[in-house]
Amino acid sequence: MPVASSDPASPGGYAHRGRRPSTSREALSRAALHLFASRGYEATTVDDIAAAVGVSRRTFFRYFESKRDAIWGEFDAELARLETELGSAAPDEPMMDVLTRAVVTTNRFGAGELDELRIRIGLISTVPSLIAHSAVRYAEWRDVVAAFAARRLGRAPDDLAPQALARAALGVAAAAFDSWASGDSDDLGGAVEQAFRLLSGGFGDGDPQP
Amino acid sequence: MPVASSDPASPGGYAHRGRRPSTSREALSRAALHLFASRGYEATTVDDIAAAVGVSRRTFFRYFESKRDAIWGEFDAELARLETELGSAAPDEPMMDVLTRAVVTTNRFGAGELDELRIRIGLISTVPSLIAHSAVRYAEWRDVVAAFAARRLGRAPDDLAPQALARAALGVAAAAFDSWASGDSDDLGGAVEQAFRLLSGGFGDGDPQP
DNA sequence: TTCCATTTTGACATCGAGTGCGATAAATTG
DNA sequence: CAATTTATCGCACTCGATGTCAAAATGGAA
Repeated sequence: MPVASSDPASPGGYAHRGRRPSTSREALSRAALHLFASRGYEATTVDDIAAAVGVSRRTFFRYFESKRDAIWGEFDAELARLETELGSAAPDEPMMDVLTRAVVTTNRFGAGELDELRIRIGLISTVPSLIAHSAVRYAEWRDVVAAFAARRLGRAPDDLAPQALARAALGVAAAAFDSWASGDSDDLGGAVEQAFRLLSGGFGDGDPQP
Repeated sequence: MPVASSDPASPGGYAHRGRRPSTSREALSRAALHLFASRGYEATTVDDIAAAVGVSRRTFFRYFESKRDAIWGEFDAELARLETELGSAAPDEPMMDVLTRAVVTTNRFGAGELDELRIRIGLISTVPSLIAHSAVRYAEWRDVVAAFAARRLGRAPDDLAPQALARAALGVAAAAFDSWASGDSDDLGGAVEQAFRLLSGGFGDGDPQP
């Protein structure tokens, strides 16, 4: 029963003051994704999404800050996991190794999620308005990586080196995601690992494995 | 007389059909920049900008696709220069060397332009709405670099390696710009070079010069 | 049961970005 | 002067986003 947490009579759910929600973040997110995928992002209005789950436009904006945010699923949670992963690494493990492993492990998805993920990434990297918004979400990701790099390098988080590393890491990770999303491989982790190997190698030789 | 090209009686200017422009792209861009810097980006409306140069709101949108675009100065021209620079390099010069040099040389600015440039970059990397839009403009930059890398690596432009390199290069270049803009150094080129050295070195050692 | 506190939802108004369209103003050419 | 060309203007409209307030639904306490 993957209906998640919108069931009003949820089992084990304890007493609940006030009116019960008539929808959920997830229901709105899914409805939005499907509408975006079928009609196109720009052609879908917030009213359409709200109507698809039977709520008013205003209610949509109680669950999401903006129409764009509806496509970012559980990004906040993934970000928190990345932070934990980076924070709990052994201090003697090389910086780039830690980073690669952390990015790979925070991006494991079950087989059932891959189809939707592919659609999400496809939209995010294709629709101008979503490309634009991605920069804002990715900035949060960058900050986490920059903080980690700053600790490892003994610099301030907004010094050039940590910032350059964070942005470069974001770049190769995004390249891996896009490449995966536009192909038909199942191995997202493999693409991420390959991209980070290129980065660690300084893009030096035409052939990445010596 | 830095009033540029909006002078109706321009010397040597030859005959000119139709009504003369009552403003110019540059005048609008400057007015926008000053308003953004003083009142803030969000608090400045397109009407404000148009009014500042004595023109209607509708006319603003004849010169810029959007309010956000008003801050991107001569980006298109810089992009064309980057493309030329990358295309005309000696085929035996190492890829990363060519790239570094091209980025440095396409970002030389005269001393008179540095103050405005600092404000532009500060806004672009600070205001959420402009951070977002930067992704769209930077995507054009990435495409140019990816095409160059693809030629050098003998791959298609949207293969993982060229894409990863292009995005990583963009990342470190942006880090250099931000770092420069938030400091008080005059040496933008130096920052860019340092960032690319980190990238070429794979962020391997804590100390970038071996 | 009745009343209250809490929470979600909805209706309405408002603002600003962006677009389409047609009218008008100013300039050159003949 | 008329025809043509180009730039500007005004207006109406859509849509995303925000603020405000009233209404609906629910659990708990009196």
